[in-house]
Amino acid sequence: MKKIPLIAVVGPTASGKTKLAVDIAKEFDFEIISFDSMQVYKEIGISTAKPTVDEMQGIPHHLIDCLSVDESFSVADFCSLASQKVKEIENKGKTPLFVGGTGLYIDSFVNNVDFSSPNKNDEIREKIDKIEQEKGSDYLYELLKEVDFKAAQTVHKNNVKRVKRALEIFYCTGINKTEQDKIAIENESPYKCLYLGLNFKLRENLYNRINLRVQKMLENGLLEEAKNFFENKNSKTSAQAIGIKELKPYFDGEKSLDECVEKIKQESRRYAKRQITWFKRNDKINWFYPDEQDYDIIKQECFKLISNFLKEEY
RNA sequence: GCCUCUGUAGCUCAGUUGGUAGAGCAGAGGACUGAAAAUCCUCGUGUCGUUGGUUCGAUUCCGACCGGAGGCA
Repeated sequence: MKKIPLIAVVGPTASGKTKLAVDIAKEFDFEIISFDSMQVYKEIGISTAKPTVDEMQGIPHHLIDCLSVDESFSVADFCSLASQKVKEIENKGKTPLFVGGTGLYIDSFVNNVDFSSPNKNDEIREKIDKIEQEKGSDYLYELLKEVDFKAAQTVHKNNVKRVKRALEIFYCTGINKTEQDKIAIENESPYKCLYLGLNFKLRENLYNRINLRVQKMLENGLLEEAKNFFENKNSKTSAQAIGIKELKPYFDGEKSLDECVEKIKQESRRYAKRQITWFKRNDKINWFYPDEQDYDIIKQECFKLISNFLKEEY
């Protein structure tokens, strides 16, 4: 079976993915699909460093601004939307170019992880929460050991969120997480992906960019965006956005603006580190380092890789 | 000028009744399949301000000096 070619530009926050992606899209007439768990939300554009209309340069961008902050979102939602978008773009005879920083999303999609199993259920979640309140999270872990010993070995006892999720899977379907995970990756992926990664040789260089960017966000109206956010309803998903939640103590009069801004910078740096950790283990990524190589050279290298990748298909 | 307090990890500080030291935060590394910008795990050698003295042995006691804070003139 001939596989559908995808290109993905990956990397930590503030590494310059947006610009590279638009340059690539212009060169090859691609359409961009964002894989970013927060840029899907319409109301938060500054904090999520969404590309501006100017930056998009007329290139169609998908899965940005498609939800309201009171709607929840998940990997499963992402994969289903993304596969629709890929089909649409394919039908136009174009190639989809994925850009973003949510590693889980892009990997799940590219590897064709199957989310069709009905193993998410709010009522069961509530029941599990209740057990936690009554008997404690250690008890939940004991339950997991009985139901799925292997998962209990992988998931740390303190990672209650994951312990709960593993239990939820079992209680919803009668199939435990270990089995479910196997089933979910049984179907061979119809996609073939060329990964282009941006990172910095010196962590400090990345961190400087992040700090500067947060400063820019403030100039661009971050405070107002946050204020509006807190005045409206929001979902569990959107409430996690870095750049918003850190400002809550400021609006509540508990901390100074400076303290909160420092917190945003710090959380962004930590986030970048987690992203790097995630992407590092993917050995298919072709890495480029803007603090070591000239941007134009990186761009040309990417163009070359893409041309060769697209030729392979035919 | 005098008096008091203080100087220990990048920061804030514990501590050693004299046997060369440990927390929190910061930071680093890692995990990750329906909240992932989330959640979780692992990691602490530093001239104990400098310099003399007492002592088998001083970061700990004593003195001097240097830096910081406060008080009195």
